[in-house]
Amino acid sequence: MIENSPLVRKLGAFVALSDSELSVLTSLHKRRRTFVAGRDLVLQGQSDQAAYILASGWASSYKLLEDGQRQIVDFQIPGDFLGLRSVLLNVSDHSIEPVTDIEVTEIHVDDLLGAFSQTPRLATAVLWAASRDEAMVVEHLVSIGRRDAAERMAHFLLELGARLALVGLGSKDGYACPLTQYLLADALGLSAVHVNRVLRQLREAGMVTFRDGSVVFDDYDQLANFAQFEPSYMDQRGPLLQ
Amino acid sequence: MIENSPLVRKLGAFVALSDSELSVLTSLHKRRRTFVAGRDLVLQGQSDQAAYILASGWASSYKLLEDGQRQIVDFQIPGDFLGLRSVLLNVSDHSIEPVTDIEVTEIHVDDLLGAFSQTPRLATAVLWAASRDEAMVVEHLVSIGRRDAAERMAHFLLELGARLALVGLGSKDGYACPLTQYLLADALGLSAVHVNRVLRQLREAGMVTFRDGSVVFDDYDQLANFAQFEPSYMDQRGPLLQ
DNA sequence: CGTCTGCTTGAGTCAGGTCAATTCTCGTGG
DNA sequence: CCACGAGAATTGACCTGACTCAAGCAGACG
Repeated sequence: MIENSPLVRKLGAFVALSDSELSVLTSLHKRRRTFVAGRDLVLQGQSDQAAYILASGWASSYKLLEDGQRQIVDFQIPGDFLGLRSVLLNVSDHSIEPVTDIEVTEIHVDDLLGAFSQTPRLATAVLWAASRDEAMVVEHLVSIGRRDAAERMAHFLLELGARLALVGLGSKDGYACPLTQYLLADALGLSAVHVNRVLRQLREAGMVTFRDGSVVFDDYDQLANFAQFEPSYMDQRGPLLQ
Repeated sequence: MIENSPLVRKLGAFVALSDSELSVLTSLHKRRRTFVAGRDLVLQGQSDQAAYILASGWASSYKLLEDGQRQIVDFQIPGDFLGLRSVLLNVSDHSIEPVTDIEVTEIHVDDLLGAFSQTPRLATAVLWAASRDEAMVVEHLVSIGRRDAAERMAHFLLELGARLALVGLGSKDGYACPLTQYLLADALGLSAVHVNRVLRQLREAGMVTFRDGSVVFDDYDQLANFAQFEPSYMDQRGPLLQ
């Protein structure tokens, strides 16, 4: 069923898509591809890349500094775009590495831009999706700039949970999480050692347990309160554009 | 001259605009408004806002935490959008405060989305502009996550200089800068006291002087090298879409 | 079985924060 | 013209959250 593709579900939350728009959207889904964990899809500085939509698995977008430090900007979960910004800017400002083995569908820029002129509402929907991604990056920025390590970790685990819940991969009880403590460190701007200490602290406080590839919310409300988690920036409440 | 409006110049860098597209774009420019420094235009959580294009002056976008801490996400300079994300998401995830007295032109969402259906290439251009803004936020995130205070400050002053140079308000010699050390602190995730110390350090190293409302690059190359400043993510090299 | 990747914990250090005091405008009212 | 107060910049003394270095452990895999 085409209507169940992650992209359709995502864009449909903003724009009520007509049959003809759906079929244009469907025609975008080109080749299905798979990539193995750890081998980069896109490298910082490359141009003329394709964009992808993540069908299964997790990926990470990151930037490397010259001195070898790494900052992970965001993780992508099923339904998310990979490399959309890279194609629009023509040159990628970041690298993308699969965290697990992943399946994606490839989209060519020309097709995407062509689709915009046939069905302008699609352009609006994509612009909305991009804004939503940007809001997530902004919240991440605030976390790193102004929250201490424990709050930052708590907020991050909650946000990831909320995103996964939207695509049916998590709940307020917890979720399966393939990230290592090293990946958490690079995402949160901490050292791996400190990530470990903070996780222990949150676990001993009875709020979350991160262990063996799964996140368990031991006390969701207390955790949300501790992290000042305000998920309004990721709300989806029905198509805004009829 | 309409062709000289900051928005037209900005979008024209990505999409070669036809006369009819230009006239649609022009029709978007509604009421001209002014706001005084320090009084917020948009507050976190508000909905049904208008978007604006900044014509003169500087503004800041920030988020407040419940405990009163503030993180400035970005500063806007002439030609930049204000609150575009807020209208697309329908509810603002951040507040906007003018740093100086500012002049803006108001744009109504309905008009903007309507314009997309008449001239889809405009939608592509706006999507491109949004991607460029996002790339800036991402670079800011990397700075806060992985650079120490001095590198962060150096990188920030260089990026601002490059942005100002694009709209004719700065050069490699320096630029007029209305920011206070408190604003810098909230933008860089530092304390105001430490901002002061870092500025002194950079000044005494002969790289930049931040003083009396102006930034002077005493040794641009040394500073760029010190900050690992790689401005490729903000390059503009001619219309990509003919 | 040895090696590798990921997790855990302790000890010591330091970048950047907090608190506090001082100076320097500059606008405002007497 | 001068006293005053508010905002901004500056500097010192001290403290602490997070880092680095180092060591040890456990499961996975060839």
